[in-house]
Amino acid sequence: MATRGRRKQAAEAPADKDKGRYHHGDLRQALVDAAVALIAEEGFGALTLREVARRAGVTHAAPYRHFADKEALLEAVAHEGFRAMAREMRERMAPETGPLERLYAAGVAYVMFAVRHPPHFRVMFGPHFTRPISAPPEPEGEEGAFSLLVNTIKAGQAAGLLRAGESQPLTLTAWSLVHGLASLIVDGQLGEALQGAADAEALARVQTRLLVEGLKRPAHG
Amino acid sequence: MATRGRRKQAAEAPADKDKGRYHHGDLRQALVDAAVALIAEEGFGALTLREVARRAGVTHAAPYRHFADKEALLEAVAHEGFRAMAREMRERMAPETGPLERLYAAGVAYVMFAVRHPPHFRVMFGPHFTRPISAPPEPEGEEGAFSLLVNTIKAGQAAGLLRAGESQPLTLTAWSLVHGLASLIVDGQLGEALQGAADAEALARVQTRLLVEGLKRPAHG
DNA sequence: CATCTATGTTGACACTGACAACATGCGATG
DNA sequence: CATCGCATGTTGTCAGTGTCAACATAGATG
Repeated sequence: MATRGRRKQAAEAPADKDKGRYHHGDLRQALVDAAVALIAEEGFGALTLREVARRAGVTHAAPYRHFADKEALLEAVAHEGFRAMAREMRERMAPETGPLERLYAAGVAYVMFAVRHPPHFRVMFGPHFTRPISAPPEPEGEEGAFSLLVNTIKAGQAAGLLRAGESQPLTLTAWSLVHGLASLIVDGQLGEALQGAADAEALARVQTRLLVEGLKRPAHG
Repeated sequence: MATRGRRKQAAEAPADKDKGRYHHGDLRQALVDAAVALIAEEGFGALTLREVARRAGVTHAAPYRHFADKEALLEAVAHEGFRAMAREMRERMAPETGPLERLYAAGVAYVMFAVRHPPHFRVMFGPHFTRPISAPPEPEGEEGAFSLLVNTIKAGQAAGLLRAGESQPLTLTAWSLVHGLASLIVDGQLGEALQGAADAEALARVQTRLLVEGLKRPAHG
């Protein structure tokens, strides 16, 4: 048989991070990346621990040194997704100052994250976990996605720009709207014509604007 | 070992339907029911063709006489779900006459279907299909869920009750809102405290009412 | 009654998740 | 620098799964 040449995976960044880099370079991250790529290319049905290991260039049992089981690997993918989504939301919101503009930016960012990272989004919110997923390890000082949304809406209410009262119903409305839109796009329910990120962003902008309008404090006649 | 008594499945309705009822009673439907029950009890990870066959009281290869593969069985579950969801929406909308009331009823029905039939909802919209899912076979004269929503919104616009203009954006807003809320509830993102159908219905009513308010035609000064 | 075909069974194969036992090399300790 | 321990990766194995082919049987059809 073909003597499968095991590539040394000579990563250029040896002392870049202080995480584990024993034999492989950083097998743990390599496995996460391989899983994401595999889902993107072949779908969830093709997500196999053994194929993930193959893509990372290790044998079929190596992943068990980094993840207790298949679900733990998916949990790592979800954590990566939650961190990345929060980061993209912060980046889109940063240039904006007004609460309404920040809310708008957050909504568009939520949808666009799902559009650009369907595997992450599906793992984060899909039916793939039997045990409840643990909270993602947030680096200190970095705000999570949900927290960003809640605080922005509260700021909008405090500034008298959004409907007064409990913030929870407004938060849920906003979350439901963007989450529903993202889900429908990612799961292909909106027709195959809509595949480009450009179309998706246009939809996200229209819908998020409608949302912000709807949550605005009604002007006094 | 135990001589597994194969129950005759003496169904009381022999000539009720003209579908297949050869050796078993109606193995095809029995398999669909078993799959739904299995997902509800053990989750998607436990959904196994062989376990489904076991629950139906047949051997492991029997399902292949009715479904080409595992995905075809899931497709049957999805079809059943789409038909049931449309039926429940029609039933909740039937007593209402005004377009706004009908829209409100449709939204609540959508969310409550998901809450009451999580396995169906997840199969319908989850990432479980590699090939595009075929349209469910609607009995003639029965309107599908999406069609119900579109027509109700158009009626509201025609009556001057909803914002004028293209109906598509409004439709997408409504669909996204209820779909997002349903997904968040079903996937347990709203906390474990929210499990009862009563809590879910309260949420669905509040959010759907907010939606209808937001889609209303703004009153002139 | 004879036969045909849809339905269900038996047996097999490649593949998977998971574990145990073993091998290896990095990095600390002397 | 030499040694050693432990984290990391490998080999081998097992039960369980999806799928197919060959076979068996029962209801309908003539």
